[in-house]
Amino acid sequence: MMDVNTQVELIRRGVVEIIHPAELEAKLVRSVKEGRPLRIKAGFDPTAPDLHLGHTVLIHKLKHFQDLGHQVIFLIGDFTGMIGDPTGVSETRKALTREQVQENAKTYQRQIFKILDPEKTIIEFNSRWMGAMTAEGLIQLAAHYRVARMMERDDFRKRFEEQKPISVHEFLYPLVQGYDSVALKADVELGGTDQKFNLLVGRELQRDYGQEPQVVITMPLLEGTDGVKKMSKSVGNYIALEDPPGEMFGKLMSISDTLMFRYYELLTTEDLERVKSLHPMEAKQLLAELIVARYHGPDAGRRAKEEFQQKFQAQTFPDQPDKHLILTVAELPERDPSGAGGMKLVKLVAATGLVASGSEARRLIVQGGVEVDSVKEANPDTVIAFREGQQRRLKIGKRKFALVEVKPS
RNA sequence: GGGCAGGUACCCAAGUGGCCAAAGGGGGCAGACUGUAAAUCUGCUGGCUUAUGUCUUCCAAGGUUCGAAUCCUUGCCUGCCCA
Repeated sequence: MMDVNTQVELIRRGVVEIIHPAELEAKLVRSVKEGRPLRIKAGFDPTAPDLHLGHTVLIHKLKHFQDLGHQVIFLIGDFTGMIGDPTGVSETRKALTREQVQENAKTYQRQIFKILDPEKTIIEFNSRWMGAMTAEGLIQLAAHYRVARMMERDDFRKRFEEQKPISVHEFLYPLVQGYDSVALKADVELGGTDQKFNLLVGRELQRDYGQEPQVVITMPLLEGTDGVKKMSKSVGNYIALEDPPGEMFGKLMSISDTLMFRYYELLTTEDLERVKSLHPMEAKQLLAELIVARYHGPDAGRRAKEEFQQKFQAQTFPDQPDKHLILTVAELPERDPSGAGGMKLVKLVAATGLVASGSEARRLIVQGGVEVDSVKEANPDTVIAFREGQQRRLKIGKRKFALVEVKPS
């Protein structure tokens, strides 16, 4: 095990706050002396079935601890998931069913091992102890905390002042999360800055239950693709680890330049000065390739980049259209005496299923968002003619491509 | 248990008998501009055989009316105050 100073240096990288640094050092010193790894806990709510880049900020920090020889505990809050974390939300989250939570938890395990070493990671579920807790136990737990302290939290207070509902069970969330630290005898708990309150409850509960309080380490929250709100599944501004390579690449390319540097800072080990000296577009492509490569492999990274350049920069039709529509001659409503057939453009666009409705297809066309074989066509009622076996290429909106082919009946 | 205020499209929010498929903002989509971006400007943003046509929408179910998001009844949900 490395000496304490080296460990502290790695642990500090990128963190927002350590409560308290002196306690962390004391724990590390003891750990080295006794040859006993620290127990590092980070909890995840299985509300979102897939992890996104925002989660990886935390997971990478776990990885640091793992590399330093400490015991990493990846806690899946399957029980708390049924409550729904009230943190930062302006309204009550809907609780998940036991089945949904189990399902989501499974996909977590697959994804974290793209970063963490499966051999050295303990996966826990807090239903293991919370499921067994009696009503009496829960009431005892609840007795450890005061309502006034709960109301100190901004999100609760705001909702209270704005006359929005707060359900009693939402008060239980921080208590249960804190109790997890007691059950796991955690030495350190990691979380986003938004989790600070919950993490601190853990310290207080541990003290109440006669344990040494955990050290709390908060990590920055990664902004989502909109560049403003934190990345989250429910807001829809996320990039999931299991997004297909092309989609992942595309999402990364559409972030703002400012956000790009933020992502470099928190998600890569690249030298920031060097990145800033690059042309922003190249820097962004490099970032996108790096990240796709990490979760899908180097080949996928390269291919995603090539595909992207082909599709958007060279403006050529991609090898893999989003939709390959095959029609038969009989399906073409407009007939031609010569045997060829055709279909109104609106109908054709709607038939690809790449737009929500016929009206939407019409709107897109009128607004000039549709090209047929690279020619803009703004009249929705234009009949697109087909001969047997002919293929035509549709560009629908900015980034959807469909290949339409007509086969003999 | 009682009193009061609310529940409108993806979100916030206006509308209190016909001119309402429903103002405004956000978000989203498209066009221009670009670096495929961001910012900015413009347009669009319920469905359908695209018709100045029609169908389904304003918590739910009933009712009043020629006509209801708007009025009445009941129910469900939320907040506040009192007990």
